[in-house]
Amino acid sequence: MDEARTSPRKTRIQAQNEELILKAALEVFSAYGFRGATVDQIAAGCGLSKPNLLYYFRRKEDIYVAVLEHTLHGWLEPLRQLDASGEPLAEITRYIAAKLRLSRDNPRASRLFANEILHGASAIGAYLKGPLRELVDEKAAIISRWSAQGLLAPVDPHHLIFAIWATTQHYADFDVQVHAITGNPADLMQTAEETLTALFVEGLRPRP
Amino acid sequence: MDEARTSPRKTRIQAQNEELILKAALEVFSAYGFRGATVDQIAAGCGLSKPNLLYYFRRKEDIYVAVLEHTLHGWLEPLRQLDASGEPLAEITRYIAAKLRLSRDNPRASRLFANEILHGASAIGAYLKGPLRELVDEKAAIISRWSAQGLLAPVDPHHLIFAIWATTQHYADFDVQVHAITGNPADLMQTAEETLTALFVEGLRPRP
DNA sequence: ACCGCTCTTGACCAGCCGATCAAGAATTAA
DNA sequence: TTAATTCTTGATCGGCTGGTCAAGAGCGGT
Repeated sequence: MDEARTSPRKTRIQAQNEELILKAALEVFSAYGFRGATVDQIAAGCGLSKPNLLYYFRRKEDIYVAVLEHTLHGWLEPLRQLDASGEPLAEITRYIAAKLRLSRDNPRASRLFANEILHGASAIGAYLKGPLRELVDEKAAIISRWSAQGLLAPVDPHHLIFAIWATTQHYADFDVQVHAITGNPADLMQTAEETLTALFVEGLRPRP
Repeated sequence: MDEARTSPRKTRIQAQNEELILKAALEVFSAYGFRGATVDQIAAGCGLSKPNLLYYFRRKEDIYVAVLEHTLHGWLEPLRQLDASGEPLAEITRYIAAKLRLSRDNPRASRLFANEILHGASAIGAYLKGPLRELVDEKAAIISRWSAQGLLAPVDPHHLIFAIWATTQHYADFDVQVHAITGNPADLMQTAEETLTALFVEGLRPRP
């Protein structure tokens, strides 16, 4: 058996408990932030004793970093799928829809990142300046090309990406405020998608 | 002397120290959040001893609520100035510019609110569902009227307001990420304003 | 059955933090 | 000056929290 293949090989119990921990940690960290969260809360959230939890992750910060990394990759998938060979307005529409779906289905992940960045991104600062920046620059170049080819109105691609991030994640991060103001309409996210899609599509449609 | 006139009459020292405290508290709370901030930090930030600080605000939470209320009113001023009798696209352009200016000049206030709402808005939940909702509904009605009169493309006014909030406050709340991705261009906020203004104006321009 | 390794836990500790208190210093009004 | 009030602080307390430790329970291979 080539157990040594899969990095430090893991027991069934190990894999299972680490998954439990990361799930509970996401819940707690996203609700209270790093400093506000307690190891006891996470332990209680996954039915482990505190020392047992610290057997798998020796420091609180290790749990935090692990859950950040564990969630980060999937969060950027929609941007990664922005296709240079697709129809620009359709690609952007699809991107907005995908980000809105993420905000709706996984608001905790959004809030976790928001909190981390809000407080200086000390745990993922390097990631922002490295891999994230590269990905964004790559996609920004695609958008610039679209604009240059007249398939899209002229627009600063970075700020466009920021605008899409901000508007879509707003529904996860500021969930409480959105509901306080709108009440609880069943079609909230549906209307959000229609409004944002129309706004960006009309705002970006190339003009003669 | 009618000292009793001005609510609980305040000494010069009182007014002066409370101002110092609120200023330091905004700095600390916006950087670390409520739970992450410590009374010692705030005390050190304004050169008072901890017991002395707690002489003016008996509980940590009292400081927090005070600084929130102290900042909240000014934060909504730009929305309050949205004028029903103005030219719609010009009013919205002005609103975006005003919000961007706030984000640039007072990012700490933005981060303070973002953090508060992100974590459930337990201290200002009532304000969101009351005065804020009323103000937003009032301005949303204006926008709806503009749309109905054909002065603006048809748009859901609440989601439009959310979009403006999200895109403008993004530059304060996610400052670290924005700079990690763009570097530190001197004209960052200038380009942001141009991009957002163009996006919203073209996206909202009425179509025949 | 045996043995080595992984897993689990109760008890405990040191440090931090919010809050209190008693007592003294400064300010104000007469 | 005097006396009342306001302001300031060193010392201290109780509770919480991250993290440790030693000892035992469970598991897997032989």
